[in-house]
Amino acid sequence: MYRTIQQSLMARIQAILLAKYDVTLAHLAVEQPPSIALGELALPVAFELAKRLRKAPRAIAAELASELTTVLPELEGVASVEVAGAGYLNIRLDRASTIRRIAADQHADIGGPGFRLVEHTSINPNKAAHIGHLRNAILGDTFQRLLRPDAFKTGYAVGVQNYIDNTGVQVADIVVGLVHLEGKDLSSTRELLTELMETNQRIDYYCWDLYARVSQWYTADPAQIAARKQIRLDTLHSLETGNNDTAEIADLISTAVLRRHLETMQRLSIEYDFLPRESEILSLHFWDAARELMLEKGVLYLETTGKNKGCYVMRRAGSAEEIATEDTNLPDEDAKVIVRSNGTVTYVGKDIAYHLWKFGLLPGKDFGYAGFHEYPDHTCWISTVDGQDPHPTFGKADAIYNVIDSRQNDPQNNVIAALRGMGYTEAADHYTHFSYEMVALTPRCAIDLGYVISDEDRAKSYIEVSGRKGFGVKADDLLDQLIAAAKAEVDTRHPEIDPAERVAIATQIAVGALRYFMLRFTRNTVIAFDFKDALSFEGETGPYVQYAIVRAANIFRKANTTGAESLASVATLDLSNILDGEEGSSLWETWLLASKLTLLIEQCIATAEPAYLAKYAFQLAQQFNNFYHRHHVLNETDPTRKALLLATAAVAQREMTRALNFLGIEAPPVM
RNA sequence: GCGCCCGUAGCUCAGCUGGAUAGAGCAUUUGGCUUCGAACCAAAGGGUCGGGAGUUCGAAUCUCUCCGGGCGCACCA
Repeated sequence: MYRTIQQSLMARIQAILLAKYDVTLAHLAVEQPPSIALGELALPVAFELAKRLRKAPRAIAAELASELTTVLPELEGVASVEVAGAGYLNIRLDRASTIRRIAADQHADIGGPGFRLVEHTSINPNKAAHIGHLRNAILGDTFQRLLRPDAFKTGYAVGVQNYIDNTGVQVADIVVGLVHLEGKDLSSTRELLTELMETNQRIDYYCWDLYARVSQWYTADPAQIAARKQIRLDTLHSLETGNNDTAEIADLISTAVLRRHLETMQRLSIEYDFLPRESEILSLHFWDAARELMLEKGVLYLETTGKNKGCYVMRRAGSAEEIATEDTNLPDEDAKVIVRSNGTVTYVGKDIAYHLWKFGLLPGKDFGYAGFHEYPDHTCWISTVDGQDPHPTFGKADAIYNVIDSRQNDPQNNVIAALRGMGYTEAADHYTHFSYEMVALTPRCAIDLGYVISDEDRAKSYIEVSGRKGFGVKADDLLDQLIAAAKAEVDTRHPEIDPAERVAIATQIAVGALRYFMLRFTRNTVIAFDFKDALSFEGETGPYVQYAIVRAANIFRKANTTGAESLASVATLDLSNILDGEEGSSLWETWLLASKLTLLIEQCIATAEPAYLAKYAFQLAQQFNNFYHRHHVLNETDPTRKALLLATAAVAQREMTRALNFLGIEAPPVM
């Protein structure tokens, strides 16, 4: 509702500016005054115009105020306009009528045409998911929730995919470990998998340790370094070629680990629509089509001299182009190698092919699709060579969001530059590298986990996690710890509840704490992970918001009503005078804040920053808790006041629940 | 050397495309449960927004520079 009023006001101001001063402002700033006593909206537009019109800000503001005042009846919800401070244009809303509109759940819609592809998680299927992967998946899943159609908004058509690098070096490393450290072959690998399953052990945990061991094994014996490096390369080559026992082992392991990843993520309500695998990008020869296209468009060329002689290279974005045009005889040494001199394609080359597919720009190429995993209300598909019909369409996206950590900035920019270079500016413009900083461990946390760390690391504020070293906190372990901590609280608070129900509640709280923790930091902040902060259920946390919702629910239960009923009663309530004064203002402030959800979601989408919504959910809960202490709803004797208090609790609860839902957090019935 | 990110209260972080007196949480101190549940609320202390210069009515926010820290810059993926 706040956004609706804001928009109609802005449109009106723009019209006045055009008619009266003949100016059009690209960005019209609107803010909220520092105190509700000054109004609900403030426009600093007079400052902006002061220089251009050679007039004092206050004089301009006064003119605008009188213009606006004459059209006041046409501005629904606006009560008055006045000049404040050095030249602010402050807007006061009609509290009663606005509250009625909010109670009736009038709000601006969000959405539009076009198919949007969100890629996230994309963990190498060779080890357990850790806290860094959690940040990725939670960011991606939350963003996807902000975009997709639901009961609150029209939304956008969205596909969620999780890219699986099942033929890369990391999987190859696990195969090397199985074959050369554990002496396994194809059939004993099968036996290992069934044995682990029968003894209820996690394959991804097994691989976590094996991956660390094999990484160390490569360089453990100086005399063997070259030989072992060769084993590694040969193994990788076998995976890429396919149709051999080595590749079969890799497929068994990577698929089993992938299934574990899906389980881990499902614990956090994270689901996928499609799992494109590198094996199909190779076997379906996506690169061949991309290569032809790139040569045709002139972004790929054969280098004939210099250090990259014999390679097919692509110019990087920026200065290299100008240098090259000045003296075409000199090789562009800064160019990115796409095809090696031995004829094999690099990672970036494959990625370009993959992204051409995402935008539907790869002629004659598509994956085969097969059902892989069933969620309660949809199927998750996986890429195959042949596939089955019918199947949904992925790819052909109008916009894509790649949730990939900031260390991949350069490769991501290479792909975007390739698209742009090929003339696909639409695609390049709608390619969002949803970049985020890593999750690291504080030295104290690392020590607590039993890792031996160097003096150098000990002095740092955080230490990067490393799968190669087996250094990190596994996602399932963290979640188990959170559930145990929440369970202990629920047990002492609600011994009367059925044990299974208590576990369910503890799980909701644990997921709330974890997802909120990963979302409360803005994307470009490195998270220095510490159990003390992550395991907290107090203060700026998910459970704080959940608790506020539970409190509101308790009020309705004891009042023998519901939130919906309380909100419906507002339509016939006499709200005159009751919203004035300090008491009324504080209630009004709760309504005003509760009316901003749409505005916040729009901001999150526009900036690809879910953290704003997390912050908002917390602020609303804070506002509600403050209200809860100031007003004892059930003891209120005046019926009109009581009805308004109930409705205020209801609107806060409705919007908190919605906000949490977008964050992927459920509200427990009790806690 | 080049590119990207960060530096705001003791600690962890917000501060949106420049706007009114720089805000939260944690920690510390104090007060509040015979009340709709205290996983809560209230109050207090705590800041030369890394340093400097510039742009202008106005800078934590934009520009430049310096200092400090992080991450990238392969014929690895």
